Amino acid sequence: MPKIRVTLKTIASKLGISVPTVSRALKDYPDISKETKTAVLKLVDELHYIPNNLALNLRKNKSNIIGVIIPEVVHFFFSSVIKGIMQTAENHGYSVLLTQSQEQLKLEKKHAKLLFSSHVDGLLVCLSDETKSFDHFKIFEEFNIPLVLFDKVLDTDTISHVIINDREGAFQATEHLIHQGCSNILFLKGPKDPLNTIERFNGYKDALEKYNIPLDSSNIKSCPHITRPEAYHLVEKVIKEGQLFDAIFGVSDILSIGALGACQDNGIKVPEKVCIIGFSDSEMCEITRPQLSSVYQPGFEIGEKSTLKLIQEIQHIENDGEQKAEQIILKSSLKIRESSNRILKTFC
Amino acid sequence: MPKIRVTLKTIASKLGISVPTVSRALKDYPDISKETKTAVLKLVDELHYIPNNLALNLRKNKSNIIGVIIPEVVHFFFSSVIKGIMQTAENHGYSVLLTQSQEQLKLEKKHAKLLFSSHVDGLLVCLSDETKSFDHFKIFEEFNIPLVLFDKVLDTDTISHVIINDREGAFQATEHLIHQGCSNILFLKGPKDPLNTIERFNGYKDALEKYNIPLDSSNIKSCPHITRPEAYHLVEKVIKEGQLFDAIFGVSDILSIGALGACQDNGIKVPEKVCIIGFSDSEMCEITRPQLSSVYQPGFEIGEKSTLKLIQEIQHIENDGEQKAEQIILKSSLKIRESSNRILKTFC
DNA sequence: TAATATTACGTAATCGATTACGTAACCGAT
DNA sequence: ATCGGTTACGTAATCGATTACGTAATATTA
Repeated sequence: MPKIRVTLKTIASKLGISVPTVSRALKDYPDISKETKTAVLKLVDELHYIPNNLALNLRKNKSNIIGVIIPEVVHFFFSSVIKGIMQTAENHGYSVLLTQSQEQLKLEKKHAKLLFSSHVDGLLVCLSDETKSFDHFKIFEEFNIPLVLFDKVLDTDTISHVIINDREGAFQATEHLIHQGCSNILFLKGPKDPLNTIERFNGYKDALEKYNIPLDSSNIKSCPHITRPEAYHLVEKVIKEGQLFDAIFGVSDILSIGALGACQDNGIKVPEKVCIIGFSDSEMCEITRPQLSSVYQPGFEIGEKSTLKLIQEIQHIENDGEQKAEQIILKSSLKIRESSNRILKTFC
Repeated sequence: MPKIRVTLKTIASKLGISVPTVSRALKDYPDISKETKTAVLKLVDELHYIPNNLALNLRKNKSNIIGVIIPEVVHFFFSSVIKGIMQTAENHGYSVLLTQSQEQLKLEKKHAKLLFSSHVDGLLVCLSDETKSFDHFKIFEEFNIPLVLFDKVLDTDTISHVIINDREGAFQATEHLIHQGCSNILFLKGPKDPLNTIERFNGYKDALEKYNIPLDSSNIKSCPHITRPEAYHLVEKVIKEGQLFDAIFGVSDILSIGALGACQDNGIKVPEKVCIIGFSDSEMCEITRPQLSSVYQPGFEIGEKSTLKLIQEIQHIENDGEQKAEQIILKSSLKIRESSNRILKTFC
């Protein structure tokens, strides 16, 4: 036999007063007598009254919920982002309704609609690889529900977004490899479309250009699924075919780790013969032997900054303010470890 | 200038009919004329009417939201669980409100209350390490809101829970090490209280007993924070102090990986001199050299099964059925790789 | 003493949707 | 011509909380 939920009505009828009086007593309105207030507070405490958020949200047209659409949860980078989002949201009194697009536009659309109907106060989205337009987010704009994109975005100057400087990060990584004496650098890229893949490639090109190293298109290799075995087999094939290279830059740690394995299993010493660097600086980088150099991608910070921006926009709108889109670019930075460090003499 | 949300009222007044008529037209009630229905449907389509879930939830006293409290998001195992939860919830028309306890009882309590006031239809919880009682979940029981625990639970036969057979898994791992000829097995344990840590230790003991190997308490080492450096330094210290051992079983992959590093950096060959096995079978196991053997912990499946159980209980309650607690035990299994495999001759 | 001010509430509307119930208009049948 | 039945709606209540407004009862002042 489940208990019936305690509402203001419960308390009102127990005290023989009206519901609004109870409400006002709880909110300490000046026109409620002290006796009534203490009586209400006492009952509230005894009966463990907990306000019904659904009713509050309906009334106030505000849910204190932030909707999040992310492509994939099981991923070091994204889980860091989620943590950043949740921590920041919680600190500001917001809850997080989390959904997963699984890199599918169809699901992204579905979740956008669901989150809209759930009256989220704002939306944080990392676009799926399939997404090519913002059409399905138009309703949020129309109804003045703030939307902030992060990490994977499309070109826009009307929607705020938080990204990291992929181009700069990739540039630094490539330059670092060049400083190690490498000039024949394999570039392992991911799916072709996302802006950050493209930017990383641009950074790679920038560095080659700066040092007058011609771009060799046979050095550009594609791993569209971004899996370790994919990179492993690809690099192994390159080795077996006798293609020469002295460094590998993968757009994702997992690719570089696959590449590292292929080198090791084929007798190529890292970093002596080949320097390797990854992207993201995930946990795994410290686990490989040699440890993997990588471009640090501040996942937690992206989550944090996007959420802060979103909350700021929410509050701005509540105060009827006009809002202009802002682009926030976070810095990536190099984490140099053994896999690309020839100066720090290593082991094995 | 934000648009005003389209509600049933908008449509009703545009057509000069009443709100309930619009509602019934949309739900295809038989006592609404075809003309009215088509007119309503046409407007609904034109104005992009989207129902207000808040209002629906309030009316139906059902939110279609599942609350989740998890200790930590950035963790291979937990992110797999979350994925299992989200996928299953979505398939059954539920959304997921995710919160993080950060292993703090205080936050767990806070989130429980918040989720209750948000009228979640059910609650999935992985208890924090600090949690010693279910007191803060009593309200859910009282109001007949289903609660399902997973992974880290306390002893209970009134609350359904989904766990893996830690004892069996640890037994198999230890037995496997013994089969490799090891008899002096370091056991790296985590925080002392959680049931699964205890169970893993029991599995370890069971195996030793079966093979008549005396339990040497100096082989039991504690890594309460479960970090890689912790395990690294601990094992390094053991080596430097000259304590002998021929295998290491860590209750978490990250501990075993730390241990592996310590062995390698101190000239101890794995698996020739020391066999190592971990627990969870996270991504990282395939990345180390030698690759790390581990006890596979079905994260996705735990999420999936807990959610299914929860939804089943929710639906059961909606049909006024009585519900009895169920314990679901998932099987863990051995993933044997190079770090504990002396038969499959490895490298370097 | 009568007019006014203050105190401490209650009434009614509201948020958006649903649903039990009531009813006007029209039908055919007696 | 009146009755009963059907059709196609509208009215009112409801979910739980908030808030503008109204109003008795008492207190204060002219």
